[in-house]
Order: sequence, then C-alpha cells, then structure tokens
Amino acid sequence: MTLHLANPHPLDAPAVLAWYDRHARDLPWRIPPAERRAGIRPDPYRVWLSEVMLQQTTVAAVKAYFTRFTNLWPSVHDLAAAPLDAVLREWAGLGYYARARNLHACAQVVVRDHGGVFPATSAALRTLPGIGAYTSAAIAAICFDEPVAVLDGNLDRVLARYHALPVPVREAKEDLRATLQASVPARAGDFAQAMMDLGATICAPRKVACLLCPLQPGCRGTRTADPVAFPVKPAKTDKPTRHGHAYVMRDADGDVFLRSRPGKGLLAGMTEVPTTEWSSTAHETIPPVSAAWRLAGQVVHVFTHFRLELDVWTATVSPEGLGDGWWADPGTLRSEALPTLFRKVLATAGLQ
DNA sequence: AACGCGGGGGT
DNA sequence: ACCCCAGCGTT
Repeated sequence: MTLHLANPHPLDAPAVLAWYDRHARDLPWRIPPAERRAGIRPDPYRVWLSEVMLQQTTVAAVKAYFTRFTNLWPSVHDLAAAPLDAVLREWAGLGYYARARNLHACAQVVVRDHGGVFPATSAALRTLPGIGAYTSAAIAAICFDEPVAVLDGNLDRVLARYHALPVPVREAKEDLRATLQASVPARAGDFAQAMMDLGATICAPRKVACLLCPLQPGCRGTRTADPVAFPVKPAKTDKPTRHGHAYVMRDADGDVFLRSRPGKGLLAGMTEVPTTEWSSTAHETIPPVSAAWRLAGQVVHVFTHFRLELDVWTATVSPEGLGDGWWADPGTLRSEALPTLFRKVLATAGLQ
C-alpha cells in the first residue's frame, strides 16, 4: 500500500547545496565541491572502493583501510590482479567479509568485461558483484551526476524526521525514495554527498542541530517535541548467547596452528584456530588432540545477531593429525586473514 | 519480504 | 551498555 507522507513538498535542494558548498567534509575519496563545480570528476575506482568499504561501516573505521588499499592497489587493474588471499588479509578487521570477495570479483569483471572502465550508469553498475541499490546510485551520482536518489541509512533518518514518519522506515522505503527522487537537482553527486553529510553532522542519530539545518523550514520533525524520536524503531529482539571452546596449539618450535574457515557463512574464508561448535548451552571442552591443556581465559565477542563466549585453551602438541591447516610463526600473525574474534583469542593465549 | 552477515565509534 | 553505521546477497 502507498503511505501518504505528511510533507508533500520536495526538499529544498538549492539550500542543501549552498550548505554543502560551505560545510562539505574533507574525505580522502571526495572531490571538494569547488573543484567538482569546476568540472573535476572523481576516480570511479576510488569512489567504488570507498562506497563498498562504507557499507554498514563508519567513515572513521574506513579511512585507514582506504589508504592502505589505494596504496597497495592504485587502480582496478592492480586490485583485479591481486590474489584473493591478499585482499582478505587486508580486509581483516573491517567486517562483513563477503564484501571483500565481491570487491575482488567486481574488479575482475570490470577489467575483463569492461576494459577496466567502470560502467557510467546506475543500472549497469547494479549488475556488478557487491553493488546493490545504494552503491550503484551513489557511484552514478557522485562520478557521473546521474540524477538518481541515493538512499542510505543517513537519508532514512533525515527523511523520516523531515516527514515525521510515524512508522518504521522499512514500511515507507519506496515513498521516501520517490520524494527524494523528485528532489534531485543537476548537481546530483554533490546533492547526494550533501545529504549524507547532513545526516552525519546536523541530523545525527542522537543529536540534532535544527537551527543550522538547511532543511529546517520544511521539516515536520523539528516542529515535534522530540525530533530524535524519529525514525520510529521496530521492536528489537534480544540477542542470544552462544558458548564454545577455542584451541590455540603450538608445536615444539612455538609455531601456532591455523586453518581456513569454510567458503560460506560466518567469517567465510577467513583464518581461524580450531573451536568446538558454538552452541546455545555451555558444554565441556572437547580438544582436537590429547595434550596438557591449560585454560588461558575467556573471550567475549558480539556479532550482529548473537553474542559469543569462547573459553580459550592452550597446549603444546605434536603436529600430527590436525587435518588441513598450517603452522604460523607468531611474528607473522599480523599478516594473516584473522578476523577480530580470532585476534582476541590469540591475544588471550598470549600471542600478538 | 525477511534474514544472515562484523566490527567499532559515539553517547 | 547500548545504538547504529554511505547495504548486499540469499532464500
């Protein structure tokens, strides 16, 4: 069903752009508005890389990864030619590891099927691995000024407040998209970035500065008792806890046993140390080999949809009968594709 | 349409 | 101790 938004007017795009001209954040992948207006266009490779890294990830967390990736792989050709292992290693710690696999796959498609040149329309970009509705629109607007609605979590919040939306955003997503689409001006890329900057600074999740906002005149939310009450949240479900044991094994040389996780599912393709199953009830330790095991401590790690408590055991073992894996010198752990969970495990065992 | 998928910065 | 972040792919 179509939900009629309380505020039928398009956004005041000229006011938003005027604000952006004065207050645009300086970001490593961004062309500042003055240069952008002078006709300088951003490198689609850098915009794409930043947008993928920024999926569900904060600017602060992305910056160092972006610098490292662009230093290692300055062009899409370089990234496409890199081994997937190297990309996963560099991505370790950033989360949502399917992004790294799709990033690599996308680079290879761009090189193989598009001559190393990113497609210039949102529709064509949308077909590439790891590029969905948001990212395709963002790249097309920012790089090519395609007049398309760029709707992310920031915009969900800004628009929910602008309309004083009485239902969770998910129930009105297409209505929000339609009103945003009707507001997109000629400087579509700057408008998209302006709206996201607005959401990150003036219309932040738990703090608003309505008096500084270029959208304040038309905003319904600012006229309510508590603009921060929008967007209305769906009822939250509480997070279950799972338990397990992790086994940090070292051989006579002090090397530590590592292996690769399966190619699908949680932390797919990343490096781990062996663990038991992670079950909803605590269970006894089931070591992979017989040895003089010592309990080193416990690690607590929170994923999107559950909380994990792992008891960390250590032992010196003989290097037979452990199946696929490898023995790593503790000094080289920094360059392994270890997600944060297993870095915590190794730290608890006295490594790293 | 709903769900699985990380990790960290901000409050 | 929360909340939420420049979402996507699968089912």
